[in-house]
Amino acid sequence: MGVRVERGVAPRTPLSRERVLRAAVSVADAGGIESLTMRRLADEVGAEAMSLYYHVANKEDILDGIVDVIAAEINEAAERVRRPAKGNRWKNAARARILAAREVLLLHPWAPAVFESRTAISPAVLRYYDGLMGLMREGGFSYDVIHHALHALGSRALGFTQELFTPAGGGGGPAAEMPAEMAEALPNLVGMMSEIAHDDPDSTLGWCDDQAEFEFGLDLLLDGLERMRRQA
Amino acid sequence: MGVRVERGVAPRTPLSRERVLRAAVSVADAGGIESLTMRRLADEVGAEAMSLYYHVANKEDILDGIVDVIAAEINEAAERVRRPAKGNRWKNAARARILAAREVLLLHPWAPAVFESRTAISPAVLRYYDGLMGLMREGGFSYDVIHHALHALGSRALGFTQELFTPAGGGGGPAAEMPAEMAEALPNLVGMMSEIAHDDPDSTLGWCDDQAEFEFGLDLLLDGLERMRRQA
DNA sequence: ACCTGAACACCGTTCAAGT
DNA sequence: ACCTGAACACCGTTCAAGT
Repeated sequence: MGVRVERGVAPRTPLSRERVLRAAVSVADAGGIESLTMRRLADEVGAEAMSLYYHVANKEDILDGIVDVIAAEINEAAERVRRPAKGNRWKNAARARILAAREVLLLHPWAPAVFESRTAISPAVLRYYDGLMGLMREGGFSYDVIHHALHALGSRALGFTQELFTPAGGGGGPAAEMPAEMAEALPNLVGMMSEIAHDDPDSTLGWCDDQAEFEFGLDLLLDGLERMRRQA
Repeated sequence: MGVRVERGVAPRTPLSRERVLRAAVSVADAGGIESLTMRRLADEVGAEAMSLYYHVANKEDILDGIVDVIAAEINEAAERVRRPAKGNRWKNAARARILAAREVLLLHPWAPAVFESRTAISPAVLRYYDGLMGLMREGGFSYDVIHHALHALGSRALGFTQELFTPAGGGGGPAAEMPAEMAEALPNLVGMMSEIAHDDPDSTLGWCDDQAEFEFGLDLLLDGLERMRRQA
C-alpha cells in the first residue's frame, strides 16, 4: 500500500483564468458577493490564495471577469430566444430577450451590484447591447433614437433594476410597524398601504411582485419608444 | 507662559452622531467613498477611530446615516421648487422636483452607489417618495398606478441612473481604439459610432450628455404615465 | 511554468482601561 | 459620560523561494 496513493490526492486539474472565474461565480452564488475573498476562492479551487495571482491580475480583474462570464451566459440565453414573426416585431423581440436576460440574472442575485460597480466594460455586455441595437435597427429606428433608448433602458435592458426601497417593506410589515409620528409625515404612503390592506388583508407581506413591476416599467419604456418610432 | 495654553489645543467641540455623519459626507465628497474608513473619519473629527463607536453603531450605521443626510438635503431642495400653476401640473411638478434632486446628487458623486447598497430604508428617502406620491394623487392617479410608477421610476425618481457602460466610452476613444476582431462582432455599435464621427468629427470624446439622456428617459416615463392617467 | 510560505499594510471591531 | 491604546481577526497583495 503505497503511501502516495493512500493520500488520495487526485491529480489536480491545473488552474487557469477560466477555472478561477468559474469558481468565483460558484462562491458568489453560494455565499453572496461578500463571501468572495481571495482566500475563500483559493479554497474552492484547492490552492493557496497567492496562486490565483498567477492567472488573474487582482481582485478587480476577477470582478471584471465574472461580469463577463455572466454576460456571456445572458448572451447564450438571448440567442436562444426565437424572433417573433408577427406583431410588433422589434418590440416583442427586444422584450423577450430582456426577459431572458432577467431569468439568468435571477440565478445570480449578486450580479446586478457587481455589474454596476464595474468601471471597465465587459465585451460580452457590449455584444448584448449590440444585439439589442440590431433589433431596433431592423425596426427602423435611427441611431440617434437607439442611443437615447439604451440610456433610457439602462440596466433594465440587461434584465434588472436595483430597488432603492420596497414600498411595502420587503418582508417586514408596513404601516402597522411604523411609529405614529413617522406615519404623520408620510400620509400618502400610509394611505396607499391602508388601501391595500383593505382590498387584500393578507397581502401586507411580500406585496410587491418584482417580476410584474419589472415588466410594467419595461413596457412603459418600450411603448414610449414604439410611439416615437411611429411618429418618425 | 503656561505650557497648557502654548500647546494651542482648541477646546474640542464634542463628538456627536450628527457631527460624525457630516464629517463622513465631507470625507466621501473629498476622496470618494473608498476613502471613507473609520480611521480616516476619526482623523477628520480629530479623534481616534474607536471613539466613533460611542456615537455610531458601526460602519453600516454610518452608511445608512449619510444616505439619510443626503436624502434630507434632497428634500430641502425639492421643497424649494415651487409648484407650477399651469400646464400639466403633476408632471411639471414631479419633473422639477426630480431634477432638483439630481442637482443635489451631482454634488455627491459617491452617493448613488451608497443609496443602492443600503438594505435599511432611509426615513428621508421615504419622505421624498411620499411627496412625489402626493403630486401624483393631486393629478388624479390611483394608488395602484402610483405604486407601479414608483417602481418604474426607481432611482430615477431620486435623480440618478447608474450607467452600465457609456456607449461611446466615457472619455476614452471609441471605434478607433477597438480591436478589429471585436469591431466585427459589434456591427451596430460600430455603425452608430461612425455615423456620429461623420456628423460631428470632434464629438468622439465625452459624447454622451448625461443630463440630456437623464431627461430623455425621465420624460419617456412621465409621458407614458400621463397617457395612462388620461386613459383612466 | 506554475505554485507556495511568510510577511506587510490596512481594514472593522472588541475590550479593558483611562479621565 | 465620553474617549483611548492595545489587540484581534481578516482583508488584498508582494516577494523571494520552492518544484
